[in-house]
Amino acid sequence: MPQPPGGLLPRAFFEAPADQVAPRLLGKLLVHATASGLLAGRIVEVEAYLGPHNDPPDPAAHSYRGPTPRNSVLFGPAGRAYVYSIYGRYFCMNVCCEPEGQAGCVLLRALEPLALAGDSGLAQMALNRGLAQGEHGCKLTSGPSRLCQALALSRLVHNGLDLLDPDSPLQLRDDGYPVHEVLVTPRIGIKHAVDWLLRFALPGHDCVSGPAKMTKGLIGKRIFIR
DNA sequence: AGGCCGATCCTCT
DNA sequence: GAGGATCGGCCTA
Repeated sequence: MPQPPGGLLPRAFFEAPADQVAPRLLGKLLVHATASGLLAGRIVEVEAYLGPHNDPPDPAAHSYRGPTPRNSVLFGPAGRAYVYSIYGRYFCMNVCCEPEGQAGCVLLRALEPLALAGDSGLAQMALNRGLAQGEHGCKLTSGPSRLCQALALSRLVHNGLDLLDPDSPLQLRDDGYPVHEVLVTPRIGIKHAVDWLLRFALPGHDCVSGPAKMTKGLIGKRIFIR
């Protein structure tokens, strides 16, 4: 098995409000070590969901009404995966933020697929997505449930996994990819707090999901980080 | 490019 | 019992 590039991120990186962590997560790597090789992508689009301690609390967040069996991982330590099922057919993956007891998180909305294991990783992602071999483009991982499908992530196996543990099969890594400019817009697909600017993306990146007005910078603003 | 629709089932009220 | 942090197909333009 090839060694993934870069290093693990420190826990403190995630022990902060989700709207601070989210833009800093852009450009980082999500790597899933599976029996059939490394499935990986670079994060190009995320959304922040704020915990119920926030003032005002975030009515679109799963944690809005406090802990439940489904969202309990959100109230645990930072740097863990929160994976949930939606619409009976799909999964979405978040990264837990904030110190233990608080429940902010970052939804991963799109990755740029990466060939860490040579083309076999891309071929496996295409297989997982039910796409033809040779479909090695953004259709693999452009969308929160598409990326889970491509990387073979599911609630039963991956919810609660520590993304910062050297022995974890699912890791977040930093290979030094530089990100300075970030597109900030409202979040997609929610019915509450629709005007909160909590979606973050790499400006102009092909793999960013959503309608054109949300990807081209016609809505929202640009910020500079670091 | 944009809008509508159905699939499908888990979670919480 | 209702609704959901989605997706892909199909429609119109």
